[in-house]
Order: sequence, then C-alpha cells, then structure tokens
Amino acid sequence: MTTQCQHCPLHRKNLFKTMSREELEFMQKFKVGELTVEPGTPILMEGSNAPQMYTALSGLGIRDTSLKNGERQVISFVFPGDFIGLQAAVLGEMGHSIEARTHMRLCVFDRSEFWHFFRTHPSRAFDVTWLAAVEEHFLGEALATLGQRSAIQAISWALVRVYQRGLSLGLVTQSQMAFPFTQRDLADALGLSLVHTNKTLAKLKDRQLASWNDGILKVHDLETLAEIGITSVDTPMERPLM
Amino acid sequence: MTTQCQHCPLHRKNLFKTMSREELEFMQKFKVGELTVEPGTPILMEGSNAPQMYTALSGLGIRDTSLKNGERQVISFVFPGDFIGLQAAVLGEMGHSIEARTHMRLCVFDRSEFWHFFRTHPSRAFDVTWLAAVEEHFLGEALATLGQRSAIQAISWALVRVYQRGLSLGLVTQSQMAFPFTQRDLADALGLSLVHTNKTLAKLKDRQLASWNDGILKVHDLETLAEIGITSVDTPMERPLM
DNA sequence: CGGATTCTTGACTACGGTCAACGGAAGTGG
DNA sequence: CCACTTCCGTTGACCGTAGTCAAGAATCCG
Repeated sequence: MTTQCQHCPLHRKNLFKTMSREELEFMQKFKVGELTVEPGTPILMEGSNAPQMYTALSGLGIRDTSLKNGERQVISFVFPGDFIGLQAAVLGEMGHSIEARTHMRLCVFDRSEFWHFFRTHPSRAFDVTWLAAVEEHFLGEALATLGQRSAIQAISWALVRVYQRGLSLGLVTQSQMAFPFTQRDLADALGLSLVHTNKTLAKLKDRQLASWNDGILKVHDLETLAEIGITSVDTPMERPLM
Repeated sequence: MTTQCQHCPLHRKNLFKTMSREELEFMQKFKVGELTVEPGTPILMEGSNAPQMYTALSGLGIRDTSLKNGERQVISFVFPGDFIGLQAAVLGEMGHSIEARTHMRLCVFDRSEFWHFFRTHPSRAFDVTWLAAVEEHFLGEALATLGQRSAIQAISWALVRVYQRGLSLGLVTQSQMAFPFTQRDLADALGLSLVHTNKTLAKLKDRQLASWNDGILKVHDLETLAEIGITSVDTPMERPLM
C-alpha cells in the first residue's frame, strides 16, 4: 500500500506496522493537499503565524533568519523528508523563514487539525517529536561548528553533512549530487564571509577533496573531508523502533 | 491541587484545565522519583543511551558537547523547567552532556514509559514537543549569534537572554541573579576565547551596563544591553493555548 | 545592449586568538 | 600552620585567521 507521499515522514509506514484503514483516512483528511512551488518562493516567513505546516517531498530549500541589523544567518538546508512549520504550530510564530531553492513538492497539513492529530495519532505525534529532536541534534552540531571549527573545518563539515544527507536520500550518483545553493548561502550558514568561503572552497578543490560548481557538489575523498571536518562518517540517524 | 513538582512542565496544570484524577495518578507512576545532585555531577553523558529523562526543578546546569579534537562547545544553560534527555528518549543517544553546576533537584521519568505516556497523554506529549520547539527556536538564535554577532554583541545577547530567563523564573532580585558559571563556560558557549571574553566583560562593566562577579550577574541597563546584543526585550515564550 | 547576480582574486586591515605571567581564593596534605 | 597545587580571573604583547574593500570575469536576463 503506497501513499503518494514518498519521503513524507508523516505518511510513511511505521517500521513494524502499516497504517490502519482509519488511520489512512484521517491522514488523508489531515493532509490538505500537495503544493508545488518554484525556486525563490517563500514558504514560511519568520515571525509569521501561518495556518499551514508542510513536509518536503522533493526539491531543496533553505531556512534562514535575519538579525535586526540586517545580517543573515542560514539555519539549515531543507531536504525531502523535513518538516516545516513546527514552530508556528506550537509556538505560534516561526523563528526563521523557509524558501524554496528548486522546484519543490510539499505535503500540506492544516494546523487547526494539529491538536486533534496529536490526540488521535500518538504514533505520528511521536514522529513529529522525533523530527524535532533530530533537528535539535543537528543544530547542536552546527553550533559547535560555528563556535569551534576553523573555516576549512567548518566547510568540510558542512559538505560532509550535505553529502551524507544526499546519500541517504538517494540523491547521489557517481559521487555527485545537486546542491543548488550559492556560496553566499554557505557563507551565511557558517558565519563566514563570502570571500573567505570562496577561497576556502578553492583550497578543497586544489586538494582534490571536493568541488562544487554550477550547483553540482562532487565529493572525491569523503574520508579526508570528514577528517578535516572533525566528523565521523557514521550512519545517519534512523527512526527508532517503538 | 498542587503537585510537588513546581516548575516541572509535565506536572504543572494545563492552562485551561487541571489534571484529572487518573492523569495525576499516571503522572505519579510515570514519575520515578526526585533526584538531588551536587554541583559538578554529570547528569547525562554525550552518546549515552540513558534509561531516564528529567525535568529540572531547581538549580542550574550546563549542556555541552566535545569535538573529537577536544574543543568544547556549550550548547545552553539549564534552568528550572527545562527538559533533559529528549534526545536519548527518541534518538537513542544524547548529542550533548548535561552537568549540574549548582545543587539541583530533578524530576525523574522512566524512558520505558515514554511511549505509553505519549499514547495516553496527548496533552503532555504536546508539552514535550512544545519544549523541543522552544529549544529549537533558541538554538536558531544562538546560531545566528555565533555566526553574525561580534564579541560584544554576542556577550550582550547572552546576558540579556540569561537575565530574561531569570526574570521569568523569579530568580532576579534587585536587578541581580545568581549565575554560577565560569567565564570559560560563557566563552565556550559563544565560540570566543577566554581572554577575549574576559576583556569584553570588562568593557560592559566599564560602560555600566552589566557586571558579573562571584557568580552574581547584575544588569544595570537592560535596554542598551539588548540594543548592543541586537535583541528585543519582548516577553518570553508562553505556552500556547490548546 | 545594460543590469543583476555570482564567482574569483588581490591587497589591506582588524577582530579576536594565542602565549605568557601574575594574583587571589580555595582545597590538600605534611 | 604553611608549603603546594589547582582553578579562576585579569592584563599585556604579539600574531594570524578571516573580514573588508575593490575590481574584473562569467553568466543570465530583460
């Protein structure tokens, strides 16, 4: 029994059981529909109190936030399977904006159903919490990167993480994957200047570790890259058995 | 009807309803007991798969993580009301360690009951997710701080956040509160060196904005401090109405 | 074609890191 | 009681990573 919602963490089957008939019906109701957006489309705005939540089904996006002085911080890149809008749903306000960077397909949920959803589908509620915990885990790592890693270490770390995410999603072919962001995006994600980011990327290319041109990221030596980035190349986080 | 667990987000009353008799009974069962620890005691270790979760009832602690090269990053400071161990509960592994910095009282929960808890108490499950979202929100802000703020901005931001948290918890008396951490802790939280942190704190003291000696934080001019830290002095996050 | 956006490279600068030394406080042990 | 150690905070001198400024090339687009 397949749903249309591949990659949607709230529609996929549980590890040990498939959805019951009623469950499926409810999820259909909870799911308002699918949304397709073009590159550059804002999906949720920082500070907004949007009535919708989404899961990314395909395509890539970016989360960022702006300080009052105009500086921009990229929080993370959005991959298929990511949940968008949790903060609006439970806090009533987004702490960052989300924007599509490629053509994206999104599964749309209605926030007004969220509480009902939580009450009647504890297994899916658990999924949401799981996603939140994964994000929290990632942000902790990102924090350590900005705080403790040098530019070359930070960039290596970022490329490794992106590449691993791509691997686990099947986006990698022959050691390369689409990564349609700008150097400014990466710079803003790592708290580096554009210029320094550019020069550091050049170093990695020189050393034949990784290259990233025209939106294509190629990783030639994941091992050393991970070593420079002070990360392990271990398996990504799996959903636990419940 | 008061519980012993003041500040515990999972025992407090809901905004609109108090706990039912059954609910209370279950919470008593879910709650394994209270734990009291002395300063310096590790509560959860990074990478561990502990069978317990906690909520902080009183006292202060610190979350940190270590890179493989030995560098240390402080993730956040633990205040009363914080939830400890979500990552272990849903991911099976902590992404950071938690250590007590003062005498602490903790409410202990049993992880094996977590799933049951989620199923039978959607309202409390929602609380857990709410806490996760708050943490995620905070980490996004911290990320922006490390990435985009200068040393003096970052330190101002941190002091404002701590002070605000203290205010909302009633830990502030006459513009001052206990903040029993070291300059190294703050430095590691903000990705600054100890020396530079020290010198920057001295500047804030010179300018009569805030002082922090012997574990006592005094804030003399919250307005300007917030301005330097590029933060607003708005109200802290409240639990939404459900 | 002009304008916008991104990437690239060079020259200069500065914020913040590193090293080092010292003082005070608190704990330890002979 | 007093050496001895450890931890924390403080200050000065020096230096390097990364930021800023600036200019040019490549690409895309109206």
